[in-house]
Amino acid sequence: MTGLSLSAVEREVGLSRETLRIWERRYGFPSPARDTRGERAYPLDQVRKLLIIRRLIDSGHRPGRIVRLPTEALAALAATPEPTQPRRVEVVEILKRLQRSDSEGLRVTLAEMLRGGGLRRFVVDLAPDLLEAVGLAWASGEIGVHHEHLFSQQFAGVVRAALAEAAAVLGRGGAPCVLMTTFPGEAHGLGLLLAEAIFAMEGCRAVNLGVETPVDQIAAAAFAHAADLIALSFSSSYPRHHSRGGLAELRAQAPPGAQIWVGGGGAGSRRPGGVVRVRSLDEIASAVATWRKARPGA
Amino acid sequence: MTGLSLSAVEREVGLSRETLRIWERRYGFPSPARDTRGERAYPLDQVRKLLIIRRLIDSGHRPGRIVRLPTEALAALAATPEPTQPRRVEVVEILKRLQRSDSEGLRVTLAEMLRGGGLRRFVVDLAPDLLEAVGLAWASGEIGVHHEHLFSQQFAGVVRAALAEAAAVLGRGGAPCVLMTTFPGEAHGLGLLLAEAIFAMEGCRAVNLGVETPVDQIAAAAFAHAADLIALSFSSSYPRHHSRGGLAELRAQAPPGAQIWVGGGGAGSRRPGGVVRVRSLDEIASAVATWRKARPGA
DNA sequence: ATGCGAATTTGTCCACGACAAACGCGGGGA
DNA sequence: TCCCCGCGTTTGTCGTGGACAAATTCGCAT
Repeated sequence: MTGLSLSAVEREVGLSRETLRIWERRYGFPSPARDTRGERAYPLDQVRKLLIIRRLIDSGHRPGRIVRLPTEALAALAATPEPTQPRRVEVVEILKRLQRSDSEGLRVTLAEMLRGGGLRRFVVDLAPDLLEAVGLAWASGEIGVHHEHLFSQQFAGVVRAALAEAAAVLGRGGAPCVLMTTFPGEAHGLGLLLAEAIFAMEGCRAVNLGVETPVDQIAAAAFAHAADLIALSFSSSYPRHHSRGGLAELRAQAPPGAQIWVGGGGAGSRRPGGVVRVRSLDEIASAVATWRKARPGA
Repeated sequence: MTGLSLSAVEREVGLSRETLRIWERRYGFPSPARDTRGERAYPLDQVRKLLIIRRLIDSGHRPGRIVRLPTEALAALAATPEPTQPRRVEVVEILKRLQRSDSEGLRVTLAEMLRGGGLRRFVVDLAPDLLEAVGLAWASGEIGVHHEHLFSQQFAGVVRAALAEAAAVLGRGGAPCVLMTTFPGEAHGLGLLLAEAIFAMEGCRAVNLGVETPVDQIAAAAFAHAADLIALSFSSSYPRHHSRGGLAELRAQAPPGAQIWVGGGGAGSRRPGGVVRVRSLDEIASAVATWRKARPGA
């Protein structure tokens, strides 16, 4: 038990082995011991420090500024940078159940909240606040990654159930036909699901491909489904440049008649021509109305 | 469309970048083109060949013997064990709709098939065949990635709906409490969903965290949920050694009283002590019965 | 056939250099 | 004063090649 191997740390911390090696070269940390074979053996305290660093980077800090810092300074950085902005009662309720890992209660509570105000209000009003609060709670160490996973699962389950119910009433949906997905590397699908709900309630035919579809495949799918719209979701953690190039590529390959809509926290202001930005979930409804007015066919 | 990058191939095929490089050095295949920057750009046909090779290795062949072979010889090898086994009618039907990108028809057909034989039969009998057929169809170029995404979405939707319905009847579930997830890097969640359905029908309390939970978080979640079982799913494309180390680590960190069960095509025969392998989905039922007999509490 | 040691296969690890994209900072213009 | 553009810095990924331990297969003697 002298320490963890390079691959073990890669798995535990989620930093690639190449990154771990180059940090060692550049910043002098981590500084693993070596076993008889000359291979790295990371002591547990260094692994813990790496975990803190990883979390800080995910919430916006930069490696060069924090990797050299002592553990205490990192812990101080990780502690609540928010001046305790008051949270709405629903958010408090959900976070409480989440911290208790009350899986069933979480689901039931979310379902009740949805029923209370209806699907649309839940999606455009409560859901964004909830998602942000959970993200913040994670960044500040208030909850763990597994709590976030649990939330995502239960949240998605509740929305999907409501969506299925709504779809049974609304029928198959008509124009526009909306193809929905995310780019490779963007694994967050909740935003997509929320948008799907709105599109469905607006009477559109939404085809959700799930996350991480390669660009050429999105284009191919747009042809195959004769899509009028391609809707992409970008979380704020998605690297900007990826979206830039990918969108240009997609615009070139996709059917010329199909519009490309982007939304989510990572949908930057700079984007190639022919790509429409939808700022919020409730803007989707008016955007669809605009689209329909401009194209009165069918 | 010059070709895929090294990391893209790593992700698509499931062979590590180091393996890809050393094969190139040793066997002369793959032999990717180079872009202006000198970086590898794998043509699509080489990627397909790599996929066939990986499939063959998974079924017992050794790299040194097959990597140099031409594609036809590989196809012959791949076909040999199953001399053009006829596909069952359900599979043909689904593939047909998939190729037409008939999203709605796909969903309806799947739902009908599920209703016809019931959830259990659908999960243990038809689902594995469907998943394999779709994987093969993609590997052989018969369908595109976006078809596979569409299938995953509709398939998951149908199973989730049936699961929700069953859960309403079965109630909350009792012992054992099963925590379900996959390791980081394993993004396939369909197997997990199928297993969840079985656990639920067996009267267990299944808590599905979704995919890619870090090992320490799985352990933490097991404590938080007081889980009796930790169920992990590995697709056949998941690198073996990752599961080895991760499982040992998890065994050390998880509650000692909690059993660890692994399943899926990537759940190799070699695994650390204290980890149980569940070979197929319908073996889950008897495994649960065995667990209950051994632990008569509650 | 069977058991054991030698030889081969195979994937991971090491080191270091290079470079493009992204980021942050500072200066000039509206 | 604010915004935008250009430049230096930061940062992760990719390149090369050599080495070695663990696993597997082979060869040989019993």
